[in-house]
Amino acid sequence: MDSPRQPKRARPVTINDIAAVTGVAASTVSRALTRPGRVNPATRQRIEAAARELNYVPNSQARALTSGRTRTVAVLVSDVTNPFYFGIIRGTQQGLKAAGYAHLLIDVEDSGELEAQTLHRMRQSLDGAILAASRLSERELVGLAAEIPLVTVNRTARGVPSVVIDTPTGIGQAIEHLISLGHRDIVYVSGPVRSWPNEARWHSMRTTAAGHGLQVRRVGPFPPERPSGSAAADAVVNTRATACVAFNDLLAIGMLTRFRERGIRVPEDLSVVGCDDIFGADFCNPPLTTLTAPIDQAGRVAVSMLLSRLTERTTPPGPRRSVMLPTHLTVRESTGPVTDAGPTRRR
Amino acid sequence: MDSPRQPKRARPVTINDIAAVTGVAASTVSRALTRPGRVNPATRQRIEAAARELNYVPNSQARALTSGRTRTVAVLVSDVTNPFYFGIIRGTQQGLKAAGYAHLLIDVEDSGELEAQTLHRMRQSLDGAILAASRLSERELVGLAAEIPLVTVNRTARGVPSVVIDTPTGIGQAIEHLISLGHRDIVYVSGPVRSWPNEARWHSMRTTAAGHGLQVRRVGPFPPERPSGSAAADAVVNTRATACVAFNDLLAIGMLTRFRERGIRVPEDLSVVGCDDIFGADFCNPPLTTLTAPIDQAGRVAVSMLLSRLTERTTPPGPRRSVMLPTHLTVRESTGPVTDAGPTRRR
DNA sequence: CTGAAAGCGCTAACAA
DNA sequence: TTGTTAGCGCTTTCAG
Repeated sequence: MDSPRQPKRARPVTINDIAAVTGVAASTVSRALTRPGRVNPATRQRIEAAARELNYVPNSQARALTSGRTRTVAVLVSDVTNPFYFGIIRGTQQGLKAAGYAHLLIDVEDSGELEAQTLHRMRQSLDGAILAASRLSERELVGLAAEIPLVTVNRTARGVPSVVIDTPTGIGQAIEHLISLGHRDIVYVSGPVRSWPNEARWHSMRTTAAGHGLQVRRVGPFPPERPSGSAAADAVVNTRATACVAFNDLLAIGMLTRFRERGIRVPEDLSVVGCDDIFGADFCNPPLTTLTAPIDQAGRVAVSMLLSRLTERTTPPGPRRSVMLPTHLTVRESTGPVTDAGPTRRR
Repeated sequence: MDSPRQPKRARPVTINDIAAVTGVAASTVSRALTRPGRVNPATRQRIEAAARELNYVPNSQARALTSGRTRTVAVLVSDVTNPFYFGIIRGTQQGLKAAGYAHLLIDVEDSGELEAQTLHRMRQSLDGAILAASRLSERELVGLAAEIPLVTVNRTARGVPSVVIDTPTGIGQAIEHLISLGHRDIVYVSGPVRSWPNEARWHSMRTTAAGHGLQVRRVGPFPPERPSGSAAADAVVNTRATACVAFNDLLAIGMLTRFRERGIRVPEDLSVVGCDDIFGADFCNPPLTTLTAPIDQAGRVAVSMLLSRLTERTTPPGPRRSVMLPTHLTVRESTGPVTDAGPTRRR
C-alpha cells in the first residue's frame, strides 16, 4: 500500500491508522495497547503486529490530555553550577530513567519566587517534582505540595515527604575527630544563614563541642562557592583557631587554595574539614577530609519516594513519609594533629 | 462567586472559564492570550484581567496537541557522570531557560542504540534535541535529523548543524609548548577509538609533531574516566617519554594520582597536559596544564542555533550551519622543562 | 470482548 | 474584530 517510509516530519501514525489496517475500532486499539488482557488475545496480537509494522509511537501529549499523567518529573536545583547538584541530577536521572519517566531539569537560581512560579506554571505538565535545596517558606512549600506531588531533599516541611542527608550527625563525628587530634579551638565557616542545612550543621557543631566542654566560633556567612574561599580562609586565620569545618567542600577547596598562597600549611598549621565529598574532594591539594554524603543515593531515593506516591491508589498516609540518609567522615590529608606552631605562621 | 482557592488538585481553570466570566467566545480568549493585537484592546484587557483573577495557567499538553510545538528541547549526554557534560548541561540549561523552553535531560549511556530509540520515541514531544557526543553513525544521524531538528556538539554529519570545540588546533599549541620546553618524546594517551574527538586530537598531535620533525606515540585506548588513569600512567611511564597529552582531564587527573603513588614527580620527571579544563583541573595536584574548552558556551551556542532554526519560517539554508569554538592552552603546573633525570626514576 | 461517542484544553480555519 | 466549528490523538464511559 502506501507506506512512504516516513518522509521529513511525516504525519505520525495514530491509533486510527492501526484501527483502519486491522479493521477494529480505535478504542479497541487503545485498549489493546494500554490494557492488554482486556482484549481478545487474537485481536490483540493483530493490533500489536500492526503497531510494530507501522512503527507506531503513542503521542504523549494526547495521552496526557486525557489521562492527566505526563510521566514527567521535574528536578529543581538552585544552581546547576554547584557540583553538589551534579550528584542529585545523576541520582534522579538514573531513577527516573529506570522507571520510564522523563527528567525535566530546572535551575531556579536560588530564587524562591522563581521556584514557586515555575512549579505553579508547570503543575499540569508534571506528575511530580523533586526539590533539591528549596528556598521556599514552609507555608509556600505546603501550599505547593497540595497542587502537585513533591519530595524535598535536605529540607523538611509538614506533610511533605523528604529525604535528608544527615550531615549534622556527621559533623559531630568530625568534631570528635578534631578533638582527638588535640584541637581545642575550632571554627565554623558558615554558608548562607537562610539555608536549613547550614543552621543544622552549626547547631550540631556547637552541641557536640559543648559536650566536650569546648566553645566554638563561627565566621561568615559566605556564599558557598569556591571564590569565597579566599575571604573565608583569611577570616579563619584571623581567629587563630587550629581547625575549621566548612559549610561545604566548595568553600573548603577555595580555602585550601588561599592557604597555599599565603604559605599556611594544611594540616600542619591548620586542619580543614569539608562537607559533602563532592567530585574533586579526593584530588585537591591536600586531599580533603570531609563528610561523605550519599548524594546520588539521595536523588534515587527521592525518585522512588515520589514514584511510589504516584502509583498509590489514593493518598493513605504513606509508610515512610521521610527518610534520613547517614553520612560518614572520610579522613584524608587536610586534618592532622595540632602542633606547637600556631596557625598564624607565614612563610 | 465560587473561587474556592484551589483545593487539592482542583480542576484547573481553562479558557472556557475565562470565556464564561468575560462573556466572549473561547477562541477569542485563546487569541487574546497568544496573539494580542489581533483582538480589541478593550476586550483583551478584560480577558487578561480575568485570566489573572482566576490564576489561569495554559495547559501545555493541549497546546502542543494542536500547535505541534511543545517548547521542550532534549539534551542528550552520553554519561551524566562525566564533568565535561556538566558544562553542556549548564550551558543548555541557561540558554533554554532564557528562551522559555523546557530542558529535558537524557542520559544515553554511551549507547547509540538507546540514543536513536529515545530520540525516535520522543520526537513528538520535542521541538528539537541537542546531541552531545553522539555515538550514532552518519547515516543514523542524518536519518534522525529528518525526523526532528537536531544540533550536535563535537560531532559533524552532513547537513546537521553542529558546534564543535576546536581542540585539535589547541593540541597543536600544546605540542609546541612541550617542544619549547625541550620535550622530544611525547606520547598521546588515547580515549575511545570510536570517538570522533579522540581521533581528531591524535591526528592533530601527529601532524604538529611531524612539522617539527618529531614522531609521537600513542598508548591506550582507555575509557575516559578517572580510574583508568592508573593504567594509563603506568603505560606512559613504560614508554619512557618525557611528556604526555591525555585525551581528557579526567584521565589526566587520574594519572596524576597514580604518578604520585609511584613517586614520579610531575612535572620534573614527566609533563602532563589534559584536555577540556573541567572543574577540578585548576586545583588538582599539581594544577593541570590543559586545553581550556568553552564548554558552557558550546551549550549556549547549540541552543541558539537550534532555536533559530525552529523559529525560521521555512527551512532555507540557514546562514551558519555549523560553528567552531576556539580553545586555548592554559599553562599551570603539570608541565615544565625537560630535565636530565629520566621519567623512569622511582623513589 | 468490542464499538460508538463524548470529550480532555486548546488552536485554527472559516464565517459573520 | 469576534464567534462558530472542527478537530489534534487518545482514553473512557456506556451500550451492545
